Amino acid sequence: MNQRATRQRRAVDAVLAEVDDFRGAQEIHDVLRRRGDSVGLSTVYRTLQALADSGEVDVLRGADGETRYRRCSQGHHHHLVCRDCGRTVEVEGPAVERWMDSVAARHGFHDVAHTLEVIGTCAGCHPG
Amino acid sequence: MNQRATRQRRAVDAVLAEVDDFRGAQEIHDVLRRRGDSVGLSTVYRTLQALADSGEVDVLRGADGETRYRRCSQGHHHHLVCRDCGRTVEVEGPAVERWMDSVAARHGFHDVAHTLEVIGTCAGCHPG
DNA sequence: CCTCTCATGAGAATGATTCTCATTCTGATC
DNA sequence: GATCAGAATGAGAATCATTCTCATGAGAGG
Ligand SMILES: [Zn+2]
Ligand SMILES: [Zn+2]
Ligand SMILES: [Zn+2]
Ligand SMILES: [Zn+2]
Repeated sequence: MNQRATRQRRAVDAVLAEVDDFRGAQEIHDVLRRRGDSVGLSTVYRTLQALADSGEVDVLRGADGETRYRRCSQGHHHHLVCRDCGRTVEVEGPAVERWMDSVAARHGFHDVAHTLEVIGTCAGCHPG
Repeated sequence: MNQRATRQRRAVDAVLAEVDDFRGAQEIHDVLRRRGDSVGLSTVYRTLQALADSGEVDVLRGADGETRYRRCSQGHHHHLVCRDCGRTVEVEGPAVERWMDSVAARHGFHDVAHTLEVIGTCAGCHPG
């Protein structure tokens, strides 16, 4: 999807490759600046969007309204996210996918898409 | 949950009672003004939030980032929404609920919540 | 009526994201 | 290596939903 390889895109890509949970644009922008590999905020946003459009990263919008991105494995899946530390687990549920499709079809809906996210407190963040 | 019954709260409530799909705060504010039963935008937001907190209305955040509200039936359910006309169907899926809980438990997550929405084009909006 | 609060609303403030546009850079070509 | 068209960048302004501020208004009980 991207046409030109620039330092900026490589830099954003690098940050995504290093972490294992969802990160926001501003957060990535900060990391880069702190690292001395500064990239304009607009560019961070643009790059992230391009990556999302091309399916290279997954997008998640948190309760705080901030959009976060994560380089995931290929293939359709959903996420189990810790509300405290952000730890993310990819999960698949073929039966659930089938259910969503069938319930949509049953009601005459076409071109169906869906969002499904599970949020909780992970074992590491759960006292006791 | 609300403490005082005011004209404004009644007005917002009335709009929600009249429609059958998700509506945004600004939209409700406009309807009220047009109707001559004007309510301050801040108050619309506040009322909607209170209704959401008390569980009287369901909340849905669209792809455009706007939060929409709908007076739904009691009990836990999810929604099948038309991306064109907004027509909304409530759906239940006990098996899906169980799956989400079990996958969370399997990964050691506690206090789990989830979001699940299905979006598509309804029969009425689908040509052919 | 009185008063004690909670509620209201106009407008300012917030905060994430997008847009503008002059400048810089990439990649292909010569 | 030198050129060039078009893509990419980024500083700052603009957007837009939502929240906040705080002076004023209005429930509810006495
Ligand atoms: Zn993913
Ligand atoms: Zn955790
Ligand atoms: Zn799915
Ligand atoms: Zn429709």
